[in-house]
Amino acid sequence: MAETIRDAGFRATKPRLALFSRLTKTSRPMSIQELAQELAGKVDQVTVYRMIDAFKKAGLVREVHLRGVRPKYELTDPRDDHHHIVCTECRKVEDFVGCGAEKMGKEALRQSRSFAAITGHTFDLYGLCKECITK
Amino acid sequence: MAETIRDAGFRATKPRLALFSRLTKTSRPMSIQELAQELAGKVDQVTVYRMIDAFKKAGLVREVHLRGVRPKYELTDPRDDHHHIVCTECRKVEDFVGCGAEKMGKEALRQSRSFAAITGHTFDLYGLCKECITK
DNA sequence: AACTACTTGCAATAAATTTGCAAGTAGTGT
DNA sequence: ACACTACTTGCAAATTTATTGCAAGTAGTT
Repeated sequence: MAETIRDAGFRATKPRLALFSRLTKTSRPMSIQELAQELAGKVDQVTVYRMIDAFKKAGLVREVHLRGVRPKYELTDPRDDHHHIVCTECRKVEDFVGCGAEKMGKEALRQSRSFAAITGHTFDLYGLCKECITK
Repeated sequence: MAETIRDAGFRATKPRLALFSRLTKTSRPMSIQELAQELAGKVDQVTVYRMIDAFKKAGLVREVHLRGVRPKYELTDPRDDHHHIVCTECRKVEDFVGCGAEKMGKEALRQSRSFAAITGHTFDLYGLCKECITK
C-alpha cells in the first residue's frame, strides 16, 4: 500500500496511509466529510481535502457524482468499469458492472459535429430497493 | 410561459419569468452562478437558489452533474432523453440522444440482489473535441 | 545523523449556500 | 378598479464548505 502511494509520486506518510487504507475498506464511495469524520484525530480535514485532490490528479481516486449529494470518492481500479445504482428513497448504493458505453460513445461521435474522441463516461442508475418499493 | 409556471404551482412573477426565459434560451446547462450573473440587477442570487430549488422539485428543471464543476441546470423536456458529451480540455458541452439505459437497467436489476425498480439514470460522455484533439 | 523537499495542522480567508424577516406583488374575490 | 392575503422577493446575516499561508514536522536520501 505504501508502495502504491510512492508509485503515484507521494511520500507514504501516516495520514496518507490512513486515508488510503480507509478507502480500501469501503465498498461505497465516501464524501470528504465522511472521511474527515472517520479520520478525526488522525488527519486534519484540510489534509483530507488536499490528499483527495492530489490522489484524484494522480488517478488513484475517482470522483463520483450522484444526484443531490456532494461528491464522493472511491479508489480507482483501472480494469474495473463498475457503476452505481442508487435508491432514491434510502440512498443505498450498490455496484453493477458492464454498460454499453463503448457502443454509445461510437454512436455519440457519429451524431456529433464537433467531437473527435471519447475518453470516459459516467453512468449511474436510480431506482428503488426492495425494501423501499413496498412503502 | 407564464402558463407553464402557473401549471407547476407557482405565481408567474417577473423574476421567475426572467429565469425561465433565460433557461429556454440556452442550449447548455447553466450553473447558479452563471444564471445569477446574467440576471444580476433583475434577480437576486438568493432568489435564483430558491427558484432553481423549487423548479427542480416541481420537475421543471433538471440538475446536471458533470465532472469537476458545480451542478448545472436545464429545463426538463419530458419526452427527451438527451445526454451530454463534454470536452475535458475546453469544457465544451454538446448533446447527444439515445442511450442504452433501459436495457442496462434491466441488466442491472438482474445483477442486483437488493434493487427492485429503475426510475432514472445519468449517462454522460467525456472526450476531446476536434479543436482540442490536435493540441 | 544530518539534510531537504515534501507534508501536515492550525488559523485565517474566501466562497458557496441557507435562513430570517420586513417589504412587495400576483392572483382572487368584491 | 380596489382590497385582501398568501406567496415571493431582496437584503443582511448566519452557516457551511473549501482554499490559502505559514511555521513545524517528517519521509526518503546522503
